[in-house]
Amino acid sequence: MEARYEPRRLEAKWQQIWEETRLFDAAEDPDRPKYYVLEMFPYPSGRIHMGHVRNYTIGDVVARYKWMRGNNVLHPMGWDAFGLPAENAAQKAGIHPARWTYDNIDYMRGQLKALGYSYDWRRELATCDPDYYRWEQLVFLEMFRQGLAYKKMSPVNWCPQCRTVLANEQVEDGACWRCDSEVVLKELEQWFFKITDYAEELLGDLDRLEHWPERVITMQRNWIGKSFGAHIHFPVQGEAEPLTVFTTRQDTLLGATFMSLAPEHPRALALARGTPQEAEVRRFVEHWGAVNKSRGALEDVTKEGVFTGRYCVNPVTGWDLPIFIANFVLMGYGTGAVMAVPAHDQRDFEFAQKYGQRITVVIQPPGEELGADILTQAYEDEGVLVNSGPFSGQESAPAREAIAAYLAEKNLGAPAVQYRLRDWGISRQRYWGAPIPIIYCEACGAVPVPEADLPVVLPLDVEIRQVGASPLAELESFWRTTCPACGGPGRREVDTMDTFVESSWYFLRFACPDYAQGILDPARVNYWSPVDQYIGGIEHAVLHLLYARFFTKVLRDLGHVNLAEPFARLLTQGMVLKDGAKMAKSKGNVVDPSDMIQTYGADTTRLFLLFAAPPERDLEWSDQGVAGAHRFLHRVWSLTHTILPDIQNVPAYEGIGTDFSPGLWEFRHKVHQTIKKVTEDIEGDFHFNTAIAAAMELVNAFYQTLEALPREELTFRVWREAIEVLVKLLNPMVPHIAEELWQILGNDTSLQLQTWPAAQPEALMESAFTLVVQVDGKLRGKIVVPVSATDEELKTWALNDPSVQKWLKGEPRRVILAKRKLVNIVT
RNA sequence: GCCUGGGUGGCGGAACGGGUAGACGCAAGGGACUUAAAAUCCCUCGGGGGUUACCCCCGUGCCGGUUCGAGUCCGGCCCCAGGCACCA
Repeated sequence: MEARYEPRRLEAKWQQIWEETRLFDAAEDPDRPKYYVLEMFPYPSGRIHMGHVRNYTIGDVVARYKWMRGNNVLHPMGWDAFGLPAENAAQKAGIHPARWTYDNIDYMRGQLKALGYSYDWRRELATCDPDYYRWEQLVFLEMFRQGLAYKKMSPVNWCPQCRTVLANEQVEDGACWRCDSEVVLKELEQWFFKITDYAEELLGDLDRLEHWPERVITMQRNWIGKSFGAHIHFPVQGEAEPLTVFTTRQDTLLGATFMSLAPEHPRALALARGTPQEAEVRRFVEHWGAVNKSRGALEDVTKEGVFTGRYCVNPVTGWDLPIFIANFVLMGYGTGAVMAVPAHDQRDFEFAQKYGQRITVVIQPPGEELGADILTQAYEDEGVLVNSGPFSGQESAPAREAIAAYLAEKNLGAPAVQYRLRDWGISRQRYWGAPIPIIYCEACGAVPVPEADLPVVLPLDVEIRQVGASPLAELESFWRTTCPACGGPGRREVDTMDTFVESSWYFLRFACPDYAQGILDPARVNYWSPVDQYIGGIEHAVLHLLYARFFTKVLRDLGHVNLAEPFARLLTQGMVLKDGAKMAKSKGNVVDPSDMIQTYGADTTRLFLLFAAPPERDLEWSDQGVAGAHRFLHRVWSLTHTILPDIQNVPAYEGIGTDFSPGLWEFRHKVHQTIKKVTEDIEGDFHFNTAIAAAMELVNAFYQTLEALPREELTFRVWREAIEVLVKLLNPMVPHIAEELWQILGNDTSLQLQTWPAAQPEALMESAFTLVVQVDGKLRGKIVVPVSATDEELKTWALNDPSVQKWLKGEPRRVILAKRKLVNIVT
């Protein structure tokens, strides 16, 4: 009597066994190669969504596979637990952020356990736990000591109505997302991490990340934005101090006809002082200086400017260049001043036309003759220099070198490198985050909290009421303290750290989450790191993955880890879509993983997510596809029970099958081909979809074989071998049913402890193959031939095949044999 | 505008360095079993055509090229998704 496949009962059973036997606890072991697989940890938002399930299932397959391959696997899970939604929930529902967060963690942990993931739960950590962020505070202090953490004035998004700073994500079309009032830029003192110190290494090491997706590398490269060019000093008439610009096109220097400054340029107002333009300049600067330039709203804004009444001098041509303030010049890039070359920069061209400025062509495209009078737009490509004195006739690239050298020699400038990357502002005027461990003192300034006083614990006895603002500033018991340096009155920093700080190093802490003597336990972190395989969404391509790389290098330089790059391999999995759109509550297309587990079980849910698309591609959810996955598991279940009486008391076949009937040999051949295929698909680029397809083919072949093969002991022994192979191959993907079937087959140790099957070379060998015959590249016939045939025999048989002969027109001109697989006859 | 991906049946997707296009699954149609349904099993399943146990023509976004042979390589376009974007 066949037992029913009851996923819920059987999954609960195995989850309990794995937990009770501590099967997935990881420990350092010098005798086995370590393998650290990690999925990006979740924010405890309330419930696991299908995107999480996809992410963690991919990681779990990798972990369980590597395990069976003999690796010492580390596979941890934790919670990125600080963040704004907790505060919002607190205001809305009156629950304390800590309570809300920990309740969510408890619930979501249960959901993850119901999916049967192979985590070492002893290592679970939550970043809002003082035992975690105390070490983060220590990292901050060490960075502060090295000058890598510093404070400076910086513009932030400020809502005057709510009287709080807003994150970029909370500004919608320049207005506060809550009260819809206009957001202004406000200068505030903010803490920064000096990521720009690492710009060069972060850029250079991208070349070493061979197993990262190309697009992530490209995105990071663009984000860092390294440009080669020159600084050029333009003397200002009547002033000692020149204006310095950065340009990548110093080859166009002799075509510079005016100068543009950013509205926020420190000398903008000073230059206009005393000129007739002063009032107009002041109005312009006030207007445009207040507009937030960091966001997209400026795209459609027309180019505007105002003349300052002052001139500077083109250091090579000696021309007087009027100095403008222009709304399109960015203070945050380069020097905030640009030389305007209207003939060769579209922005400058438009500006020059509007304000009647001179246009001089200094670059000629090949085979064309440009003139200032006929230009309808700027020519921005490279070419040959003209009207450029001694540099005329040179190509752009060598001219850039020559002009930079000339400038350096005359002390008029120097070659320069410019990065787009800016320092990382980490101050958040928020409550639910890690406190920044600094005390302000009238006498001593910003003083680090002594290491012995860590952690600076985030107080829980606060009332969350004011919209969005941190309550820490109002909590005197928190901020009132004494200066650690002089003992005088002190005031704690009330800002908290950006939550991206926590996720910048959690993967290292997983190696030693219980370590109480410091940030990282050197022995353990150096054993486990780097993460061999990191898996997560593409949305973190720049921010998290760049910060994590930065932090790893900082921690290396601080002596905590012996590592330059944290993630050896990166897999960015695609989104889970339903009806063509990302699952979202607002769209009403959410499928709840817990419902799927209830209806079909964790194994079916996992199997569908692995089978429906390759991991890096978006996946379209299909209820019918899930049913199909379930049907396959049923087939495997029934197959095992069908053959069970026959194979119960026979050992698995172990020979090389030379004395087999053709049918039996063919079946065993399929078994070993499947081993090869599944192994290669997983090893290659995690092509689980085709690995599962191969397993399905094996099951189909198995069913066909049940009737076809003679019912004798040899058959049963091969069946036994085949079913054991099948169950092992399926284990990483659908571990519960695999374990259950393994037990039903009479084994009493966990399937997870078995070694991965190896394809037997003898069983992979072919005695015959299908020769494809083409005539003039068109398929005309197929012949089954023995592998022992010679090349000449293959050609002869192809030519003599009846279905081929009718296409031949006399003597063929050529006969091509390709890879002993295909013959093409050219007539 | 720039940078990544990607365009293959009704659908999700296969096809290792150029060599049988459509594996595997879903949906659909037909059949078996059943009093009936569900479940299960079997067959068909890119389009068109024919002399229909077989065979032919067309077919991987579009146009051209290389090659005995192109989904795959080269050149030129078109469309979709994502990222960056007044970066001098």
